[in-house]
Amino acid sequence: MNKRRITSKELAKLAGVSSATISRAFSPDSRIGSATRDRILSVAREHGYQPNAIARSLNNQRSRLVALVVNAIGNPCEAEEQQLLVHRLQARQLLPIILCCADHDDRLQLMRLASTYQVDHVVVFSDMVSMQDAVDIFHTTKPIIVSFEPLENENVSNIRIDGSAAADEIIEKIVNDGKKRFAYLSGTKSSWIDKLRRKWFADALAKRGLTIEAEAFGDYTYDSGFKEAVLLLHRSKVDAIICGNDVMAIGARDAARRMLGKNTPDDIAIVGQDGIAMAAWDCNDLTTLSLDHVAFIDAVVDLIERHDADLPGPHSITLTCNARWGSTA
Amino acid sequence: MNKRRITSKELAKLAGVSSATISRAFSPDSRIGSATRDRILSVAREHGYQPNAIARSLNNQRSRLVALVVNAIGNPCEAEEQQLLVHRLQARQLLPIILCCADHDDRLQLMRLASTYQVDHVVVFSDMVSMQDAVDIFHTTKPIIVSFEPLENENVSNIRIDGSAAADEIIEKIVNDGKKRFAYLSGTKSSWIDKLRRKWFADALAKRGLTIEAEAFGDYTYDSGFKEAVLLLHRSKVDAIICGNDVMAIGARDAARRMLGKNTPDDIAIVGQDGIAMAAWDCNDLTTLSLDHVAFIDAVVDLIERHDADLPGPHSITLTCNARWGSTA
DNA sequence: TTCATTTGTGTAATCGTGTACACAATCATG
DNA sequence: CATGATTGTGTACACGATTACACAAATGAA
Repeated sequence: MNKRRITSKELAKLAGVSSATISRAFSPDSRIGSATRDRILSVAREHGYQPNAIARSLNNQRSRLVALVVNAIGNPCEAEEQQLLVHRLQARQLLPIILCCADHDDRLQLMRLASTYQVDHVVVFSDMVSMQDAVDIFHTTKPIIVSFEPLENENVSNIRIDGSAAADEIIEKIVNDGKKRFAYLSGTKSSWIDKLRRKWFADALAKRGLTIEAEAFGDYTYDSGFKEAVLLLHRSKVDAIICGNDVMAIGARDAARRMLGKNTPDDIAIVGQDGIAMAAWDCNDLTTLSLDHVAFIDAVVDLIERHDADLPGPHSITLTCNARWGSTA
Repeated sequence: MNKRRITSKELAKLAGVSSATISRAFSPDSRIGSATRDRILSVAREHGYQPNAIARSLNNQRSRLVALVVNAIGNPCEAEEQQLLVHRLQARQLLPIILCCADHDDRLQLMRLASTYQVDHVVVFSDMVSMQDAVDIFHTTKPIIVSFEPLENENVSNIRIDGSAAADEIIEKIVNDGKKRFAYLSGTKSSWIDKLRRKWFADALAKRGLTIEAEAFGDYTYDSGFKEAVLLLHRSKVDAIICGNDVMAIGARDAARRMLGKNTPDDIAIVGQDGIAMAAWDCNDLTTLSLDHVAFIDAVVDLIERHDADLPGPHSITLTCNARWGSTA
């Protein structure tokens, strides 16, 4: 118990070979007698030997670590993607290091710390870090950076999201239902992705001679959705609220119902964004502009694999969103 | 762009010193002239130099990596703890590696992979890995293992949870409300923690001459809560369901309301466990046996810090749960 | 002035692998 | 049998940092 880990040199002595041969026993494609390999593997199992990944990484210049830059872990709007990606990485023997930057005072310092671990790849989910910062910090370690935010740079692969058609569909339906006065409840004040999403809906409204009449800013949480919706509905007579994500939409729906006695979809239409599993629960049944999470993560993994194999190829993939219909709009 | 990272030896040449001095400039408590240090740090900044953490770990025998063994990332019943812990670790310059074992075919192999990275600590949230397996795999790297599951071992610290008093309180209230026939909806068939939780409620019922009349097994998800509740309510006339976690409780509540027209708390009482934020949302308002997440993570961090500083001390901490009242029971 | 102590720096070994190179043994081919 | 290719193994160095040790210079005390 608690004994130090055995090294390849020690195991070499035990097996009567050199440490180089130990290393070869653990490398699938190396010149080694199969009898020797079997013997070494057996002795290794007996003594609980496993090659030290830290030493290997130093030698290899390849750590098999992947930095995942996320806003928060618990936040459902990212959680499903995170889960899928981690699963896929693990299947490829890649280990994810989570950088949770929403609550960290100095996100840049956190990213610098991770970059000293020579991560092979970086995936930026968060819209709270500027892509230029990410590139500046990680470019010396030459990882690929997969991000939402478009940035022309040889080290960055982009995944672009297009929800304009789905937004148009949703607005079409709501307007047909007789709603005329729209509010937009943003998730953040500064995020570019929030602005992009807002534009999809603003364009769809403009096409029909309508505008966003009222606006509010939350922080992607239920509580902020609830609170901002109350304020919004008190200061303006809107009959539809487009929310920055599903969780805020649920908050807004509860606020409308509880604080103002307005029910969806008759009194007010409420739309979410993301298409998280919870949105489809019977108690929520949200109409939402949804992204196919599997397709999204497929794209991320595709970019990572291409980079791993040093293949050239398109560094940008565009995904389109779909409308997912519930009873709130 | 994309250039290789500069090494300490190269920086040494640029600054006209030896690589040992470079190292000293980055170690807070080492003998080095302040003028030299300032010059080195300035040249380092200029060339984007940062010490290579992989090489440092190899030399130090200390990786500053922490393995977090979890069931799933998105699952709300753990997500809040995960988020808190990651936050606290990052503040201590420790980087978390997530091992997501719910969907991994071979959890043990995944843990073995992580153990080759010489993690300093291991925190096991998941009840899907046996503690003995974790000890066997990680003991060679001598990390501390923090886990729910009690296991007497010098390498394992335990956090024990006691919800018996809170369960008693909850049962008391439900029985006073006139309910008599209880069902228990488990999260898993095999998890020891599920059995422990079940026992709290079974004991509270026994004290009042009651038993668990019906039983079902889900998988901690909303859908399983919904489905199993439907089956349960069709095959037996229970008027209270205790669920293995909050998410399943929400599913069960929706099932009762939608499929059988039964409302809480009049027709049926429904109780969750965990006390996740979502349970308190207006649309859920769940009665739940809740754990103080902050206290829990405080305890984990306490154990980790004690181990980091090589301090002896109690290796076991017990936390008690509270009843959190909503309108479902 | 003289000697002991402190301060700042360089040299070289170390951490645990992977791998280029060398070399002996084996095998195939004519 | 001679020769060239292949196979299996050991030696030695590299990966990029940290650090024990040595030593010169600076400092202090008498």
